[in-house]
Amino acid sequence: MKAELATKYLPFQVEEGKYAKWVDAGYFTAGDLSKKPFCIVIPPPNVTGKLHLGHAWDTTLQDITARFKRMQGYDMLWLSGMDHAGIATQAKVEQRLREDGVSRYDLGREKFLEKAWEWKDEYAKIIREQWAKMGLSLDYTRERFTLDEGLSQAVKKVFVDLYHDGLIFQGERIINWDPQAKTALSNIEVIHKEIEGAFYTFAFKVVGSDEVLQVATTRPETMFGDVCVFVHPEDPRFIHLIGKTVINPASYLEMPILADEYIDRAFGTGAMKCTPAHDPNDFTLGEKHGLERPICINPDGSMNELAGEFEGLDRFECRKRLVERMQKEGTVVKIEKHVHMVGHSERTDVIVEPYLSKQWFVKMKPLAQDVLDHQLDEEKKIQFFPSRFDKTFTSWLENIEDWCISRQLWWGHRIPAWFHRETGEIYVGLEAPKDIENWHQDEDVLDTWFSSALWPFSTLGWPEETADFKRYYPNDVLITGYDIIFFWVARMAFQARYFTHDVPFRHVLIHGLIRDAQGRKMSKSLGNGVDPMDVIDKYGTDALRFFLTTNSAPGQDLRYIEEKVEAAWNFINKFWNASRFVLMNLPEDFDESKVDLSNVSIIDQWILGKLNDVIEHVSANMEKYEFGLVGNELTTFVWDDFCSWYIELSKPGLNSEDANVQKATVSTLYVTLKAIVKLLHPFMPFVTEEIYAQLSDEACCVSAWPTTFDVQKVDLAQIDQLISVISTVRELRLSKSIKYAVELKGKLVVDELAVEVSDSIASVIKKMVNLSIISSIEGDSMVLPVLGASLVLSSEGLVDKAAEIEKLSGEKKRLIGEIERGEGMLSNPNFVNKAPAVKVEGEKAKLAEYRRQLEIVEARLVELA
RNA sequence: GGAGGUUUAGCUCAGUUGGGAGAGCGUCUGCCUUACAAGCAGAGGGUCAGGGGUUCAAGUCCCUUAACCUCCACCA
Repeated sequence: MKAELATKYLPFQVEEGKYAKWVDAGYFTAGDLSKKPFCIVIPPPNVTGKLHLGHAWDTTLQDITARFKRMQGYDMLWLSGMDHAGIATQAKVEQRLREDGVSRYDLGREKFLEKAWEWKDEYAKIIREQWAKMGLSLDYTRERFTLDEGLSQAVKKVFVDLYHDGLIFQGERIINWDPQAKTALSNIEVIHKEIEGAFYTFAFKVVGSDEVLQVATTRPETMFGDVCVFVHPEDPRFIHLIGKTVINPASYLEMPILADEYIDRAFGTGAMKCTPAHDPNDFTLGEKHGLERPICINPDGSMNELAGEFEGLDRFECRKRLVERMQKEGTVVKIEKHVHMVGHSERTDVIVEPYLSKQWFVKMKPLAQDVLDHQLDEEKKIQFFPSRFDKTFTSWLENIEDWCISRQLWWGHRIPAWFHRETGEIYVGLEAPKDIENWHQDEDVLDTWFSSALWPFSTLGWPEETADFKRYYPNDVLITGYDIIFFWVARMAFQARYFTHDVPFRHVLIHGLIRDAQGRKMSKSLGNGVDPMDVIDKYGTDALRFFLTTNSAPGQDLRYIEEKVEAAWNFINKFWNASRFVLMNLPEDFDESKVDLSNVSIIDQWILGKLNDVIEHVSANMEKYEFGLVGNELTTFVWDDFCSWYIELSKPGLNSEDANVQKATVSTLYVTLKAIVKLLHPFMPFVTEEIYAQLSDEACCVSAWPTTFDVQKVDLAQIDQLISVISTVRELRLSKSIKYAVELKGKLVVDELAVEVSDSIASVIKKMVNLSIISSIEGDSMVLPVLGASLVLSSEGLVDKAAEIEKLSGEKKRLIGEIERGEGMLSNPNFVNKAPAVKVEGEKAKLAEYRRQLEIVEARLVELA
């Protein structure tokens, strides 16, 4: 059953063919009704391009959870899927068309959508290949796409219901307009960046007077849309001007001076121009005062006819030329540098124009409030890991504004609203009106996040009461980055509450952002992105996965540092070779049925006891998504306890002539390795599957998660002592003082051992430090303290007494320090009375041990003096 | 203007209910020991950002200061 393993861990060899086998065997297909369900839906990647390291991280965290739960015996559904990513994908498709010299308008809506679907198919294929490379245990039989038939039905139903419930409405408001994509955006699709602009102060001539009213603005081009100037009603500087008119120095139009308490007298000149169609505050003021709302900018960002001579110019070119003209005309008072926050489109990065436009909105307050109310229930609320993100989530919902959901795009869910050609009547419904020739459907599509918001339930068949929906909803955990808590998590929460009267998921595990080695965000413009596929080519999937998931704490950002991926490879190589050692020492026909732990030695019990602790800790930390802690514990256990100690300590047992001893040792090696393989499996599925094949006939990915072994709890003092002896000797061999004594004589006496030195331990010591234990030493000898005992060594041929004195003096100093510390604590009545008894007893025992060791050291120093 | 995060060894970061500071990489020393030289055995290296408080006991809890980072916010 055993095959020869290469002496080195070679990822490609190991990964080859495994994924297809898993998928073909149906291991990732959910539906075993005899088990308890556990469900994760993948945050659907955009079909805009390939997956990056951030995706690799995000999906590996999910895969770890999925594989862990599957091994725990759950009917694990990790649902796969992708997002049509409206504006982002449309931009990509348009760019590709542009390269061929075609615009979307040349093609027309239908043809364009064909191209977009082609694009989608192309990238979906790439994404699936990348998922396969990553080893993700996704259920492809249930894969969904946000624009597929079923999800489109769900989207329609949600829109129609919200409309009829008065929670979706059409309104004319100032929205964020992207002049490049020529579409409206929601508030959170606008990124505010600090820009060094200018604060222009202009002179507005007061009609019928010599007076001039100074008015400041950061956007002079909007003056063509000005309708008045506002001052504060009680501002003594301007009170006499209220009711008069001024000449707009841009348009030369006469406009009134009005008063409103909204005006901040201390800001700027105290007088504010009002452009209701191009500024949200001005819009509000305009509504209050019943003002006109002239629009002076075209949808593409150029100026319209209101700008007169500047018509057709880009808004910023107009700004420049207008100011130049006014400078000539002497109406510019001053231009100051001004650093302020300017909104940019998340997708196109162009400066967003606040723009008066008729759009569809979701009325957010009531929807958000329901989520907030529900979050007050500690039992039923959505639990965030780490919990601090709960605050991010709720504070956004508390300050929420209406959500602009219509987009002037083609790629997306078309809004199920029709307008009557003659009456203008609005019809909103799942189906088109019957007399369709009299109606035309709204041209716009919905914000891509509108469909994503339904993802946890729409993918399971909702609004139908499907078996999957009933079984797997709510989802158990959502795993995603903190950057989309607003975009996605919050919106899933309120749609789920409203339509399913439940939470969409019970837990949310939040991770951070991946950064480059310098801590910068990975971005296309910086060119510092790392392709996960390149990393896999170099180090293998398992190393990448282990690096990604064990090198940070939950919610923290992660720097990509190649050396750490290498370190992960090193660890896997170590594990690989430990496995080789075990496999090389297993009898030909050994399997689970031959395991016999009835005669285990104290050394075997020691590792099994440690393993039990590890199984307990790891299982508990996996439930808490503390994968970093799990990684640390497994690394230490595998590398230090298992490889460095147990494997070495097991060698005498393996070579023992006593068949029972040998069998116990082999059994211990087998069960320990098997447990390690399983514990590591969620992190490194490929290499563990490879090794597991040598240990068992079943597949590791569907094997049972390890439980603790029923081993006798023994006093492990002897092993601790053994480790202390070996460590002490190892250290001495390298020290100048007694190097010769040890190496030349090769003799060692251990006395005062708490437990009898067994033959096996004696042989271990012989093996590991090449020293024999004998009952006594003839000739000169020296004594050193070890844990709970003294180490007596031959000192014949000692070459450097001064060095030994120096060494022991250092030791003496350390021990005295420890004793003082212990005495200090134990003489403090507060400590003795208030600290737990276990703690106090522990301190007493340590103090006694230090005192004992100090005696030995002092005695030797006297001898040397 | 709000909110959150970070500050621990030369570098990158852990540190799960408060009970003697850890890992990886790097550095230094000695080893090709028959699982592994991408390894093994050792060593050195930190007043846990500063200050104050609670406690028998603080990297850990509270307050405060500083630096850096991120998110949110309509000041013309």
